[in-house]
Amino acid sequence: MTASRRSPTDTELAILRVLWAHGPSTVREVAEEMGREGAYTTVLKLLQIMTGKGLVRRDESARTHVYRAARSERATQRQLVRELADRAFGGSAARLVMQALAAKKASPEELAAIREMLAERQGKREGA
Amino acid sequence: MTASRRSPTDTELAILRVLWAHGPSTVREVAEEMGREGAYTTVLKLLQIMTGKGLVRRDESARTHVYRAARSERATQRQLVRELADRAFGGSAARLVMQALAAKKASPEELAAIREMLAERQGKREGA
DNA sequence: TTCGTTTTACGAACTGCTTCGTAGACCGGA
DNA sequence: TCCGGTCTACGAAGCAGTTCGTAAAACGAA
Repeated sequence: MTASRRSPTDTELAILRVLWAHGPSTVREVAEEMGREGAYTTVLKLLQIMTGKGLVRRDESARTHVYRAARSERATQRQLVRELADRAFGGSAARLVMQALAAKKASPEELAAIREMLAERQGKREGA
Repeated sequence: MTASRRSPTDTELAILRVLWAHGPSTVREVAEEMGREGAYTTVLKLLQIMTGKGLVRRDESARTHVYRAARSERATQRQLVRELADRAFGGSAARLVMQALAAKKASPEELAAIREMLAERQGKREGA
């Protein structure tokens, strides 16, 4: 059982976003990227706790530690979606999808991409 | 500004689900439906706090108060989706949709419904 | 009226997350 | 060597959400 138990909090997600976008980073880099340079020790503490939770890993070989996200953005997003589906959509990702489509506008390109993916998915089922 | 600031928590959502499914309910009914009859005062307290937050409204005309959800399930779901899109998908509902489709299986009927909705949506844009 | 039951109200403890201040180790330059 | 700057570690406070115990009011039956 290496999987994380609970989804990352808001703040944790903000840190993970930096790590995903920038790759392995020091505390200072993360703090700067978040625009919270004044809260250096707060970011440090957060990263320490996240290390304990297994959300990030750290390289301690140098004096200044380097952190990286333990799980991919994809995997984390999937977990979050699944959790939301369970919490508020009776576990149905399809219903979540419909609300998502209703909630925000998507560009034609994005809609096309979704259609394509959908077609592929449905093709698999029907082809079997 | 009567709008709620922050999305409902896990527990609050569990209570709201009962209210959405059952319509206006007493504390006892909510507690029973949640299978937490032993935690009667906990549910009561929760409902009181949720009243203060504007998540539910209560009818105090009778001795036994009756609670109902202040916002529709739809509206709440939309808010949750939007929030998740902002927190973890760079505000893109489309990207969220793709992860949702990847995360859980949907029935052929559901997929068909999504395709239909999508076609309608795209048709509007292209038809203009 | 009296008593047991139901209900609301509320305070207090507990938990988890976040923030901050401080201490101690380490490094490099003067 | 000494000192300012940088870094990690950690404790403690603060806050929000949750749980529970207890008190007080209202009700209804005997």
